[in-house]
Amino acid sequence: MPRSHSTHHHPPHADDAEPFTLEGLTESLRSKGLRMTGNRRAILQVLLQAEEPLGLEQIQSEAVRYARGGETPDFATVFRMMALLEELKLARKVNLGRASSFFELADSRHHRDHLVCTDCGTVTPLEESCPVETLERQIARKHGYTQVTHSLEFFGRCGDCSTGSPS
Amino acid sequence: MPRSHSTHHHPPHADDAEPFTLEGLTESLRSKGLRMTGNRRAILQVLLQAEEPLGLEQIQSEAVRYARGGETPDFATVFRMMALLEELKLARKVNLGRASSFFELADSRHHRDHLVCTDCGTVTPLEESCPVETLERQIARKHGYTQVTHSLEFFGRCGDCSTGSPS
DNA sequence: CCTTCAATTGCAAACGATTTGCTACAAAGC
DNA sequence: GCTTTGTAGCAAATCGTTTGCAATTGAAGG
Ligand SMILES: [Mn+2]
Ligand SMILES: [Mn+2]
Ligand SMILES: [Zn+2]
Ligand SMILES: [Zn+2]
Repeated sequence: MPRSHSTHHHPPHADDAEPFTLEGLTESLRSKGLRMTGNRRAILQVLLQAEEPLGLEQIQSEAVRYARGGETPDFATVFRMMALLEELKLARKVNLGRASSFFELADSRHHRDHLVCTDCGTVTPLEESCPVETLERQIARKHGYTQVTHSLEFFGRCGDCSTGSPS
Repeated sequence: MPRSHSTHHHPPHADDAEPFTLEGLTESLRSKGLRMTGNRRAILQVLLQAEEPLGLEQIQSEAVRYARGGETPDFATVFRMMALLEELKLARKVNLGRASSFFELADSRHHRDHLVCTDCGTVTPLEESCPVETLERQIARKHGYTQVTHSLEFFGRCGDCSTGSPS
């Protein structure tokens, strides 16, 4: 069994109450036999900092800040890392109505519902507390599902995009 | 001016109270200078029948039932039709966490929130009345947006997929 | 009916985003 | 340090989506 440096002995699970940290996430990966690398640490730090969902390219380019030597991880590396985090339920793909995918960490610190302008693409994370969180449990029980999460996005035209073209 | 066979004289708008009908949708297109064709009629009938969001291929293959001669419309035709309906706010793209897109008509008869099994892909339209419909107006006002719609999906593992593999 | 003209269609090619195979590299345990 | 095995980079393959273009067809008018 792996010895643990951490003070607490409960590895962060997808729906843990406490916020994700670099240490906790590292331990989550380690416990699965996965390795912590410079690339992964950089990517996780980008995600931990993020105030809104990020695309793969954004993650890649912002990772430079956290990588020694200022080298960007390969795009495929970012892709595989996000696929991995998604698989482990540590990150979620967010639907912003765009062609490419956007991601956010799967904890309550990072989960937001969003308002997206269908015209200019502006993404506004909603401050209001998530209105359907309590529904998750009800739906899970009623339909016999486990590990229920959700995706809630609002789409519309922002003020700037409305002025001018009446549509 | 076009003479009308319909008994009522108000063309259905995206958020009309009454359900979409083949006649109403036809009139919506006509009023924009667009034409009603066999392909389009078949596609609309497929959508009107649908009990859950459909992919382009499903729409294409089911359209056979409604087309004279049993010919399927070209995939590009289905694609363009759905892009058109989306543009006119008569249909919506639904996020089912899949690679390809799914669509539903944009009226209350067809709008559902969904529960999707991330494992086997089963889609369950939720019967509960939509919990965020009233929020749309509040959000629209608060952020100065117009034409606000939403997309709400729950993801999890269904009972069948849970038995056997512990996670 | 017949004509006219723009809207629509099918087909195939182009695109962009995602995904994968493979080899060299490097983290972690011994 | 040495070994094991997960990871990274690169390039090619894949997949869903989107578009150009010539032929077809809806529908308005004669
Ligand atoms: Mn939410
Ligand atoms: Mn809804
Ligand atoms: Zn806008
Ligand atoms: Zn399932």
